Amino acid sequence: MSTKTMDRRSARERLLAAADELFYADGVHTVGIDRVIERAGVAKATLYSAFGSKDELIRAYLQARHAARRERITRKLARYDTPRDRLLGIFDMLGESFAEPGFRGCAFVNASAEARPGSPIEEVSDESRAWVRSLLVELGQAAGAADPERLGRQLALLYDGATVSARMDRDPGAAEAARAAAVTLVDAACA
Amino acid sequence: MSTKTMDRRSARERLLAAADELFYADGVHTVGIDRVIERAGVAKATLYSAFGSKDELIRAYLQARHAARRERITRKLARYDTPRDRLLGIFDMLGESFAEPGFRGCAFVNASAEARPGSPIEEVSDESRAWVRSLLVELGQAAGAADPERLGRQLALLYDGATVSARMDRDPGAAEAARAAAVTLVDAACA
DNA sequence: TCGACACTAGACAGACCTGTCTGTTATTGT
DNA sequence: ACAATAACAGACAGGTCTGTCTAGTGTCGA
Repeated sequence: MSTKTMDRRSARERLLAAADELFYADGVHTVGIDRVIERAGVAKATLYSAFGSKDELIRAYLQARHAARRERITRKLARYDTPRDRLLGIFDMLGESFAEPGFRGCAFVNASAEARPGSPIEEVSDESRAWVRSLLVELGQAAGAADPERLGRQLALLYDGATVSARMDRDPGAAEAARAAAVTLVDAACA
Repeated sequence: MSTKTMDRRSARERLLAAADELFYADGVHTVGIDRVIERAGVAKATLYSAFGSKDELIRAYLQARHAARRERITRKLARYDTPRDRLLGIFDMLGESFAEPGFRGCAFVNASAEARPGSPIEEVSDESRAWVRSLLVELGQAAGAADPERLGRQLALLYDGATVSARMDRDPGAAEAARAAAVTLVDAACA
């Protein structure tokens, strides 16, 4: 791969990293272009040549978040033996991320709060949420639930609810509460 | 009561009504002062004499939302006979509000998405969330749960999760899923 | 009738936003 | 060596935001 491409990627990556930190910490709406390029150490023209607009930078930021979560989850789940452990492991991972220093809730929920319908934010959010939901349904099926769709959906509610509570109540313990509820729901669904 | 006071209240109320519609529909950050005063049919100076700042208008908007929800719930719950029905009735109410035309999720979650720590938004959110949570705990206790704190907390997760899902997935059916999960959790807690 | 008061319309300041454009520097492939 | 490319710094345009201020209008009680 040619050097120009390498340079471009490097600038792109620095921009994406800066956007990730700032957008997640302070919100996509509050954070302006100037702060992003300053943190990335990049000229404004570079940002616009790489992403075209702030909206597309936001899209790229959310897509990267989605990809990172997907990879983190799939890698972690491979370590568990039973489907049931995999299901509950998701809530353990939730607890770990709640305890991280810069935790500020779900990037998609936050970005969607003031997004107009049809925006890139909505598109990526839909994609990401559909992935989580179908993962939970598949795991519910593998765990032997009588109605995997129903169980997966209920667990998705706990997943979202725990994330909201951890952020709004500043209480990482929401993960354990969600995990405990998940145990009850899984046991009831697999009875 | 004197006429000046009446006029003042009238202007205040029109402002609050306008703020409620616009802030909830489009977000407290996106909606500017000019749109609010235009919708209220009020001069800008009137807004600033009544509320002092946009932040305080936002606080008043959220406080009104909290008061309205509290009243709506308490009034509705009085109709049920058993604590268990009251607990589940909350999720029925959730379903009703999800189905309303202008539903856009939880006003507190949306407003908090890009709010800085220590803002009025956070204060009112904390207050409102604490009320819902303690209500669920009390109902859990009345329903005979072995560990009401635990049950109430789990139900709060479902409450939040359903609201997030109804908004993000544009799916009012999240309420029924949450209600079904609540039945399982309540039964398990009262066994 | 008069003074107090709340309201109105709208200009204005000062800051910030996105996005474009100019001109310069450094690096790269040929 | 040279042309092309990419990135740089930063000015600029055009818009929006909050909040203040001026000046005029109407209403009410004394």
